[in-house]
Order: sequence, then structure tokens, then C-alpha cells
Amino acid sequence: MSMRRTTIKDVAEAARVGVATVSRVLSGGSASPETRERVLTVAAQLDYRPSALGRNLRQQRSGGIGLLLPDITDTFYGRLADGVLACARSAGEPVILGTTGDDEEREAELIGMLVEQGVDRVIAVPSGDGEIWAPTLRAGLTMVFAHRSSGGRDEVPAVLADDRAGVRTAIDYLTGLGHRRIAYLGGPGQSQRLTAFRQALGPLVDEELIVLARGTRDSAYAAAAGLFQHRPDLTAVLAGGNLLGEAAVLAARELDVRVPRDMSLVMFDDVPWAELCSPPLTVIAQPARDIGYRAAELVLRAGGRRPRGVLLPTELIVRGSCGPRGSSRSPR
Amino acid sequence: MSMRRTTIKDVAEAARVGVATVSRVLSGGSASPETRERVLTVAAQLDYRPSALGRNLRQQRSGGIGLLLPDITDTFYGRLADGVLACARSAGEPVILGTTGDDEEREAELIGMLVEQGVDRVIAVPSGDGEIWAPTLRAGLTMVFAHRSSGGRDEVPAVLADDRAGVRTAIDYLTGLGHRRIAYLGGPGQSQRLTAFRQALGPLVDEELIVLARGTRDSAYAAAAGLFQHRPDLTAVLAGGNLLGEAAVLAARELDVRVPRDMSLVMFDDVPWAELCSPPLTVIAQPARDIGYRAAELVLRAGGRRPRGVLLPTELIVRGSCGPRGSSRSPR
DNA sequence: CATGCTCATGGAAACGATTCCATCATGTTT
DNA sequence: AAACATGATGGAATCGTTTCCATGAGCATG
Repeated sequence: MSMRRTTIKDVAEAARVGVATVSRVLSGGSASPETRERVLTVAAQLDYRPSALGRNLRQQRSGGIGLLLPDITDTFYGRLADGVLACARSAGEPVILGTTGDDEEREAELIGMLVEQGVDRVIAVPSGDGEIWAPTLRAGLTMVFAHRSSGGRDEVPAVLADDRAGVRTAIDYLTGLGHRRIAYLGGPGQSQRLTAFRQALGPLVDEELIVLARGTRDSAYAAAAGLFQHRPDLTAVLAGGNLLGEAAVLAARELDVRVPRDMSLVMFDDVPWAELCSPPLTVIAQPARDIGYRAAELVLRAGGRRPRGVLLPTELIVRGSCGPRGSSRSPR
Repeated sequence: MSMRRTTIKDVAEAARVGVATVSRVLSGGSASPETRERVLTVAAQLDYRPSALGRNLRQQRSGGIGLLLPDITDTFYGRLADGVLACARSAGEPVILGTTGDDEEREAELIGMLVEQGVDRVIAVPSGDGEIWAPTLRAGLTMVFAHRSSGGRDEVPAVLADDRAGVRTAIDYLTGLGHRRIAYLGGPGQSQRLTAFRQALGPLVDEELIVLARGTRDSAYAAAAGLFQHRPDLTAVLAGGNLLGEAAVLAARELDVRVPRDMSLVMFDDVPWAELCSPPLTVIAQPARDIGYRAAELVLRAGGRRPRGVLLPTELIVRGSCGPRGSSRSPR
């Protein structure tokens, strides 16, 4: 019924050469022009496609790139994945996707699965402080972090958006509008942004206005609603991600906080619906797709040498969700 | 520096048995209780993880599931992918992701890449009319279609949302509000929805009110804007996907068409931002994640027998984007 | 007691590619 | 002309696993 795939041996026999020669011709080794020609012709005729299985076993590594994301449902990571896929496709490499849910344990599991599969190049948005990665690195994996860097020093190159600058311009913008009580709604694993926030705000920082949520919608909503209820005196919010921004808009509407009259809102990450909101959201755009693309480039071209990380620019896109400081809301 | 991975041979030697026995023990074959015990202990001690590479070559297939989506950036497909990943993870199977951009050629390329990798189980949202799939099927792949089915008869099981019922309830809802001139904004590869639209509308159908866009944002916007400009007499629109819905909202705002006063809008697919819109969008919710999960179940448990497809329910979620038929807009 | 059956077991053969190494032909240098 | 360098070529080993098959032990049945 189903005939056997054509193997390198078939090609060798049909072209009356040895298998070694076929392999050399196909992988760019040296061969005389005439045999090269003959082998190529025969291979084309037989529609020969080398089996990745055999090759992988021999060279002890499956091609392919592992991609570990917190949540593929989040459009930010969707765009990031899109960038990785684009680059991988142009290199002909398959991409194995796994989602961690920002859980270190699941992340470790996934890494185990990847090495089991022989995947030796991984792009990850690291969940924890990156201690899990130490053994992985020692095992000889080529790693690149995207969007977040591992907690401590950087043994692993990272492709990041310039959070520091993004936060700074956003805060400058808000303080320029007269805001003083500015809150920060943060998600998991973004210590960078948080410290940038603290730095940018300087003496104005109010620790009670800093709220951290877990990666879920519910958690984000709870954080936003809690913040708005407890601190009616705040006049501006910086949401550290599109999920947080969504939660902020929702909570504001629910609690009758009008944007931007009662409260200004800046959201990290420009998503399509930011423009559809009313008012349209002022955002800090991040080049999510580029982050993925660059990370893939790095992990693919890592010829033994460990490349330096990359910092990509962010952009403040002013729409309609920020206004001058109004009278602060009265407690309900 | 980097020590060799521990192989089955190491385990065999350490446990003083043959490699065959180790393999049997680890894959659930028969063995005497004592040897089983010994092998398991030793394997655990040496932290032995069987290499997928060797296994794959031997059994001529890499485990793993191929997942082919039009666009991972679209949250619908993001949710679908999430479902697939969830199911695959519980089965310990890796998922190889590829995006087709609704392009048959790219789709064919990706399939080629997958078979080269030895992947023999694929979940796909088919782009074209499915002719590409014939040779693939003959090659012995296990295929499941998700979200769309192949054009003709169904040789391939498909997991679908009940588009027919979804369209019908939406149209009933709109006609119930008094609407007669109802437009359809469609995307690629959804002939199902379109025919359902025609059927549900019956004699009211106006072919000029049916506009099809390609899969991009620009194309969707152009389609929506063109429709609104040319036909100011329409009073309701059914958008056949979240991209189309987004375009409709944008175009309506741009052209000063007020929703729902001037025009009612129902969108296929419930996305988080539908609630953030003003007015909040009335949508036909589809169980995207379930579609993915079920598709993965099907493709995993396909024990030779070809399972029947699955039809999952949709739900009309009424929010604020539909109203009774008002006076139709005057041409500009 | 002999025969046959079941079961655990290990050696060895696949699987399909890459790559080391030996061989042989050809051309170049002394 | 002999020695040597160069380059093309094919045989064979290798990667790590599964699985076929033969072997031998233990046990029951005739």
C-alpha cells in the first residue's frame, strides 16, 4: 500500500555512486562537476528528501528552535512568536512551541522535553529569576532570552525592548501633564520596568501605588479594581502590559472612573484594540515582532560565539487616554 | 567539558542486563519484577532520559504534532493553539507550529517540512480547497482539520464551531430588530459561514452587501470602508471574524457611522476587547480553545480508525452594538 | 521421564543519515 | 622517471533506540 520513502541509498544506486558521495553533493561537499550533476538530477527525479530523523541521530541534535512563552493567547507573545516563525521559516527550521504560564516548574518540564527531543536552540521568555537555566546552559544549549532577561547577570544574551526609556518617557509625559500620584500596575517577571518606574518617578514614588498581579485576567482585574478603590487620590496609571491595561479600562468603567477626566492611563504594548477603545489608549509601543525576529537571528547565527544582547526602541504613542490632572476623585 | 548523555547502554551495563531488557522495562514490556525494579532504580540514579532521536529513527516517525495556522497573531488562533498545546502537554507531545498566512503554497511548503521532520500527525486550519492534502493523506499522515473543513467531501475529520447555527441566530436576532439590509463582511476560507448567511437571510439577501476580504488588517479595513461608503442604506453588518469586526468598528468611526444608532454590528468571535469597545460589541462566541483541544484529542487518539468530526456550539452574546433599525443614513 | 509450553532474557539487526578513512587516479615537482 | 601532493570516491562505522529472534530455564502435562 504505502511504499517506502526514497532514501539516500536509492539515490546512490540510481546514480551509480556511493552513499557518501550523495551526501556530500547534497550538503555542499566537494565532488566532480559531472557526478554532482548526475546525483542532483537523479535526486530530483526520485523526489528525494533527506530524512531529518537520520541526520538528527547522526549529529546528535535535531534542528529546530524551541520557543517558550508564558501565554500564546496574549497578542504580545503572539506577535513575538510571529517574528520567530518568520525568521525560522527563512532558515528552514521548525519551531517547537511551549507555553509556561509563567510557572517555573512547567518551564523546567518543557526544557526537559526539548532536550529529550534533541533541540539545542531555545528562545525563551524566562519566568523566574533564571536559576533553572544554569544546568541547561551547562548542557550546551544555545539560549536567547526575549522580552525579559534573567534576574542576575547576563550569561544569556537577551533581546529586549528598552523598558527603561519607555517608562521614562511615559512618566515624563504624565508628570508634564501635572500628574503626581502615579500608580504602576505590574505583571510577573518585569522587575526591569518596575525599577525603571521607581527611578523615573524619583521622590514622587509611592509604594502603595505599586500593585503586582499574576499573569491571569482575573488577577489583573482584581489588582486594578483594588487599586482604584483604595486610592481614589491617584490621577494616573501606568499599566505594565496589555492585560493590565485591559483590566484597568474594565475596572475604571466598572467603578465609574472616567478616563481621562478622572484618571489618565498609559499602557505598555500597542495592541490593535487600543485604537478601538474609547477613549483610544495612549500606549508605549513595543516592537514585539522584531523582538522575536532578532532573537531567532541570534539563536540561529550563534556560531559558538555568544553574541551580545539587543535593545530595541519603544515609542510613546499619544492617543486619548491621558489628560491634564483634574480634580482628584472624591472617595466613594 | 561536556560529558556524553547517558544512553540506554549505560543503564544496561549498570543494571547488568541487556539493552533490550532496559528498553522493554521502560516501555512497559514484560519483565520479571526484580529486574524491572533494578532497571528502574538504576535508570533513576543515572537520570536516564531516552533520546527521542534514536527512537524516532527506529520507528520512522517523530512524535509530535504539527499545527498549521493562518496567523498566530490573531487571538482566535492564539486561543486555538492554546487548546492544542494544553492537550499535547498532557500527552507529553511536542507541538511544531507553522503559520500559513492563508497561502496554499506556504502551506504545502510547511507540510513538506513536517514530513521531512517525520511528523505524522497534523492539525491544520486549511487554506485552500484542500486539494493539497490529497498526496499528504496518501502518505499516511493523520490529519485533523480545525475551524474550517476542506472544501469538498470530508475525508479528513474536522473540529468546527457550528457556524451555521451561529449565523442563523445572529441573523434572526438582527431581523428580529427590524433589519432588512444586512451586510456580510467575510474573510478567506469561510465558505461555510457565507452559505449559512445566504440561507439564513433567504430572499432578503443582497449580493452587493456581501464583501470578502483577504486575511490582512488593511484588506479588512478597505472592505469595510468600501462597503459603508457604497451602501449607506445598510442598517446591519455581520462581521465574519474578529479582524473584520475590528475593521468595521474602525471604518464606522472614520466615516461617522454611529453604532448602533446608524448601524448594528455583530461580530464572529468573542475577544477580550469586545467588551472594552464602546459600545461593547455583540458577538457570536466560538469555543476557540475547545476546538484546539478537541482537535488534538482526535489526532492523538486516532488509532488507525478515522474518527468522525466534531461540531461545537456557538453562543450569541448580546452587548450593545445592535439596536432597532433606525432611519437609514443619508448618502454623503 | 520426555515432551511441549510459557516466559524472561540478551545479541544483533534494523532505521537513514553523516563522516572518517583508505584507495585510487591524476597532475605536479624534483 | 620517481616521489609526492591533490582531489574524487566508496566502504564502513556511528548515532540511540526498538524489535525480531534464538536461547535457556522453569513448569505442567501426557
